[in-house]
Amino acid sequence: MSLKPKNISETELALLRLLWKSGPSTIRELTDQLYPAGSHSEYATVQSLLDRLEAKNCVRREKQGRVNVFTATISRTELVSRRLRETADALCDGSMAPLLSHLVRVSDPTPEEAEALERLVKRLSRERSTLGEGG
Amino acid sequence: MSLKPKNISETELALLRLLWKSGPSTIRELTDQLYPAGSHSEYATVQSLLDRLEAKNCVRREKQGRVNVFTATISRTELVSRRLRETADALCDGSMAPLLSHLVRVSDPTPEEAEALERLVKRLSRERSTLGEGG
DNA sequence: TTAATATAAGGCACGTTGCCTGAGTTGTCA
DNA sequence: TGACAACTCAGGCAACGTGCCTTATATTAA
Repeated sequence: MSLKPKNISETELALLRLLWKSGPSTIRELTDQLYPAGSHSEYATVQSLLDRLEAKNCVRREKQGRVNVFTATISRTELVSRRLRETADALCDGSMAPLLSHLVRVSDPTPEEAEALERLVKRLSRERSTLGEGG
Repeated sequence: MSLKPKNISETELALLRLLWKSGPSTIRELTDQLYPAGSHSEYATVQSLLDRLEAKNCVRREKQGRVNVFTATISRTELVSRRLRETADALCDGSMAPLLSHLVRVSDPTPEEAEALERLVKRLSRERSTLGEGG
C-alpha cells in the first residue's frame, strides 16, 4: 500500500480541507458545505470523491448507526511534506535545499520574520536530536 | 495568456531538464537523448511534447536554416517558485511560512547546514532590499 | 531523379476527473 | 400497514490530459 501516492485533485482537496476544518463528517455535512444548494446528484458526487479519497488512503469511513462518518487519515502537514518532496525530486535532483533557499528569498520576509527564522534555526540546533522523521 | 499556468507533465519536464542542461537544441538532439534508440515515431512524440510546451509558454521555437531550435523560456527557479506557490495556495491558505518552517524542520540539517542556514538568514537581512521579485 | 531528413497535421488509447442516474436499504410518521 | 424521506452503493458518461503513433508534405543532399 501507498507505493505510489496518487495525485489528489482540486475537488478532492476541497473535501480534505473541510475534514481538517470540521473534523469527522457525514456525506450530508460535507455536501451542504461544498454545494450549499445540493440535491441528490451533488450528494452522489461527494460520495464519489470520498470513495476515491478512500482508495488513495486519505480518508477512512466508519459506520455510525446507519450513516458513514468520514475522517481524514492524512494531515495537512503530511501533504505539504509530500508535495515539497515531489517538487524537489522533479526539479532539484531530490534536494530540498534549493526549495529552502528559494523560500527564504521570496517569502517576502519582514525583519521580524527574518528574526523568527533565525530563532527557528537556533532552536533547531538544540532540537536536532529529536528530529529526523521525514514523514 | 499565461492566465492559468497549465500543469507540466513528467515527460514534458524531462524535455525541459534537457533544455536547461544542454541549452537550445533541435528536436533531433532532444530525441537522441530522451530515446537513445529513437526512430521516426519517437521523434514525432518529442515534437508533440514540444508543441504542448510551446502552447504552455515554456519553450520558444526558432527557425535556424531549415531546422527548429527550441529554447526553454521558463527557468528551473521559476518552476520551483510556481510549484511552491501552488502548494501554499492549495494547502496553506496562500502562506509560504508553513512551507518554510516545514522545510527547515525536515531538511535533515547537519550542524554545518544549520550554520549555513543561519548565514543565509543573516545574508538575507542584508540583501533584503534587492529582493522581492517573486515571479 | 532518389534517398534522407525535417516539419506539420491529425488521430488513438488510456487514465483521471467531475458529475450524474438508478436501484436498493433503512428509518420515520401517518 | 403503507407512504415518504434519507442514506448508500454500483455503475456509467463526457471531457480532458497524456504519451504515442501514422501519414503527408517540404527541404536538402547524393
